[in-house]
Amino acid sequence: MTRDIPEISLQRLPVYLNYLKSLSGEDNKYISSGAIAQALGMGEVLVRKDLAYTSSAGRPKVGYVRTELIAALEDYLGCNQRKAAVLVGVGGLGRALLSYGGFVNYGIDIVEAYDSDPAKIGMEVAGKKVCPIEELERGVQEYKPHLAILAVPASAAQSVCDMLVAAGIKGILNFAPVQLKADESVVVRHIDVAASLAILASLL
Amino acid sequence: MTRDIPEISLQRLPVYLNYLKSLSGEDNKYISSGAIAQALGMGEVLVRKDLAYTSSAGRPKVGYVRTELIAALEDYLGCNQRKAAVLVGVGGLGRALLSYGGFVNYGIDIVEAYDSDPAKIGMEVAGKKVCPIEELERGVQEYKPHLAILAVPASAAQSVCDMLVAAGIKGILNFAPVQLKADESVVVRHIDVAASLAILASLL
DNA sequence: TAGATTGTTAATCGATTAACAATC
DNA sequence: TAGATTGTTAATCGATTAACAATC
Repeated sequence: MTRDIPEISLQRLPVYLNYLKSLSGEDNKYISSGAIAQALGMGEVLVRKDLAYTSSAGRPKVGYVRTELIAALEDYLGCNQRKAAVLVGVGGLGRALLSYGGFVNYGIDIVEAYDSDPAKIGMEVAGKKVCPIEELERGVQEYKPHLAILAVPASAAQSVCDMLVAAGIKGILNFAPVQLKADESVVVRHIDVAASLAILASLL
Repeated sequence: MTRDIPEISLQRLPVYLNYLKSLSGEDNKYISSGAIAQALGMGEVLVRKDLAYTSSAGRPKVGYVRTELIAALEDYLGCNQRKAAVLVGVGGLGRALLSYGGFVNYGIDIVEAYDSDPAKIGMEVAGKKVCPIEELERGVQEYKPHLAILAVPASAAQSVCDMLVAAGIKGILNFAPVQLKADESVVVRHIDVAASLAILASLL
């Protein structure tokens, strides 16, 4: 599926997708790379190059068929393939992510959650069970998730990461402000909300 | 404060900061760029170049004084200057962010929150008042925040963004899956959690 | 056909890495 | 001093942009 698209192009695909989906179908059967570029404040050649990776062909003079382009982007991003994910750390952020509806658009399904706090075990959040962290292995065997969301405190992040990798998880989205070490066969991405806001502030 | 550091370097500074803070003070009075690079899986020249922006000088043969480097990074990132921020959208994510303790490390203080849901008005989350969105102007005048966190549904994001800009906010961290349009004097950054996880999945 | 827009090849730009002199 | 490490200058690499031929 993923060929040799640069990661930086890959990151823009959801932006195009969101934009295209936000357009009303009536007036926008066709859309040109120039129009997309202008709306999103970027260069039109870059838009065309990015879109070319999805192998959705545009037509000279008219542009791209909006619905086809959406379908191609969704296809390329794997939105139609269901992907199981687990979540570790049912604090405020963890609960918010369990309740968040946006994952379904990308075919992602959080199947189960884990926490070390006995008070949280047995809870259900948005229909997902909160299990003791010891059951992680069992959950991975049961649901075969490749993805995990890590929403534990910084102090626990590395050890939970190790458990996830040992259990066979292949991709980790880490919200703890720690750079995780993991086998290089595992893809780890980091979202540091506080740091992002601080960077934003220093750009002002 | 912010000179001509490339934004991509700026984004790495919090990573260094987190790593340096995670080291115990005992064994690590000095640390070399090579050691940092190895720990974080990056090139050592890049580390030195990045650190040079903070104007903390290292010493040949010994490296950098860890505490000095931390101080320089914190200084460069403005962690010691208190920065007020407001939050709009007190849903699951908004509440999680209001309760999140990580902002103080960067000197960021969320002073007040806003929502359009009457049921939420008057609530307090982590000691912060939830006010009607109509009071945004008043709040900005009262607290003079430059930053805002946008945690409203996609459908409301652009109109709330317009209100924030009208009120005088200069930087917006947007969690809604929408590309916001704003005057170019306003810095807008986007965190799309679902898209991030989908990208991670397609890298596997 | 003429004109607009795509897709691609070449040029530019910026970031990373390599080489190396300075220095503690 | 010798050796390790910094900081900087030059080379490389990759991404964006510009130019343009293809085409509907």
